Amino acid sequence: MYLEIFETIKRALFAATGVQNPPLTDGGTHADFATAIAFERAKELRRAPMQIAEEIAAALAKDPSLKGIRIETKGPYINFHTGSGFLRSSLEAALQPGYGTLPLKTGRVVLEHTSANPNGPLHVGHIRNTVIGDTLVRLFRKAGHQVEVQYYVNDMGRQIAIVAWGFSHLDSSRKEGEKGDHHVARVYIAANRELEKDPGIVAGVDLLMQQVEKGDAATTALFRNAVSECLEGFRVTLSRLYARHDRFVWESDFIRNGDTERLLARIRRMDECHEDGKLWLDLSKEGFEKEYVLRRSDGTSVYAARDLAYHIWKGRNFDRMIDVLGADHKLIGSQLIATLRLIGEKVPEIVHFEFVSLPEGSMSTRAGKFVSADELIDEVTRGAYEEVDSRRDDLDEETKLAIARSVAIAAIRYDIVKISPEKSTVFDWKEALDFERQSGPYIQYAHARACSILGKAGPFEPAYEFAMESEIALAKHIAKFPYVIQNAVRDLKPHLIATYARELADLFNVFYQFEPVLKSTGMTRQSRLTLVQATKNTLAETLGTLGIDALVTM
RNA sequence: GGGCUUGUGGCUUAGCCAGGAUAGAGCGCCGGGCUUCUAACCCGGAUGUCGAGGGUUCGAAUCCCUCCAGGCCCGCCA
Repeated sequence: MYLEIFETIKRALFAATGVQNPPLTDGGTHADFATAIAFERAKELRRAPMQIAEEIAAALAKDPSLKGIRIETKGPYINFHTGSGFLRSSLEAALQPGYGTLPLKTGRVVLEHTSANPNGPLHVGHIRNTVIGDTLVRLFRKAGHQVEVQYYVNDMGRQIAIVAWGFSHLDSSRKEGEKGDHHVARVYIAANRELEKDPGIVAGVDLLMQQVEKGDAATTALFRNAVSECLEGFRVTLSRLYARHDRFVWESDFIRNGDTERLLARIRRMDECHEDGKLWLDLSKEGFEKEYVLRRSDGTSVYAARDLAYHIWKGRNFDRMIDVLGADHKLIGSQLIATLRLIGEKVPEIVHFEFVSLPEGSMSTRAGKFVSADELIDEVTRGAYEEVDSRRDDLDEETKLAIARSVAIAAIRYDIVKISPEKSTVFDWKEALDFERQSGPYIQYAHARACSILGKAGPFEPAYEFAMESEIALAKHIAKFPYVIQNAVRDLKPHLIATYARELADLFNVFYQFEPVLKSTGMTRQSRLTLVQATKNTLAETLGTLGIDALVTM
């Protein structure tokens, strides 16, 4: 209903003023919707905005499509107030399962996220990528898009060659109970120490890279085994975070299937292409001063070439490509896009996020300086368990542990997604272990409270009579949910849904505090139960898009 | 040195792209609220030169310019 009314008012404003895409905002405390369009018209008409607002309002009042909407002017502003019918139909929609799901879209979307190098476990920086990416996936699906989620496995870079070297030259046995990704990190860190001591080892690493590019069977198997072991660990961590990939795409496949070679052949025909041992593109006309190298003088391809081949493949199989990448990929991301444009291929939409660092400085897998996602999940789960244990002695161990696990993931995912991606952050244990307001558990708690009321209420007939301020504010916010989904997907901004969820929980808690539900009677009781049911449903749908369990009790 | 990006109360942060009605929150601080639907909660209070300075505009946290500070990038690494 919110979406429909919003569009209806916009159309009416266009009809009344001739302004394309007229400004229309949420009315905040003043109204349901508001516009400052009179200011804009004042310039052109050279008359007082207040007077113009009056005239526009008068024209709108005659518009039959705005029937039931009260229009008032407040100085130069025009305010719109929706009637009780609006809240009723919004809540009716909110009672339905799957509330907020938008109509099915045509076209297929491929979304790539995480894609960390398989040389050690995912750490607190990588999972910013995971959480942003996975939340986007959920939002896109909620908005009616068909999405395939991909993980691009970097299985032939220098870092993997170093891992492979370590596996074949150092003591690399796996410890009892050690996760594959942690094992690989241990070998990688040890190999790097050797490299520092003896730079001569670089030649051995280079040789491995050349052999793998040529398709040497033994070297390929060596790489593949190490990468597989690491991925096995990634899958466990990703699934603990409720992030699922539909497909793991191996970078080396684009060498093996000839795509990279075919791409380089196309590149060679371009005016911007230069070959002087190495093969590179001159993108200076596109604003890039550095040489964009695609093949080394020893004949091996570089990451950029394989990434181009990967994107060409994605572009031919999907209608939209979305990549979630760290801020360190900004330059190469725009070089990739510029090159794809030059050769007439589809380009990706890239969502960049800034870095997560530790209080003592930036993270480094090579130096072993990182907080792993596994460690974070374990620690936060422990904290959550203490919290559950201290307040629920009526529950058995298994249930308490299950709640703690859900609460921990909620805390972690929400902490990450609530921050705008363009902000660099410093990881903080104290914040990670905070389960109070503006946290995932806070939103889960509101949901559990709603469930508790509904469980005690028994069956009831829906009703829609709201008189109290907290009831109306809550109902209006519920009505906005589809609008928020639409905007979050349009702007590729998952944190919008995080903010929405928190506001919804805030409003519900205020309502909960002031308006008794079970103790009220008659129509008031029915209406409040309806509101609780709609809130519960909307919270559950919202939590679903955030990848957080909607707990029934906690 | 060049490019990208961030700078909002003690701390964390929303709002900025699409300029408008008193700049929203949380933590921390001070003061209240559990024989009442789960207090992982709620209410009240103090705290802001929206990094600094110019400009555009009837109007700037929001747009433009300069400067300062932090982050990231500038490899025949990925």
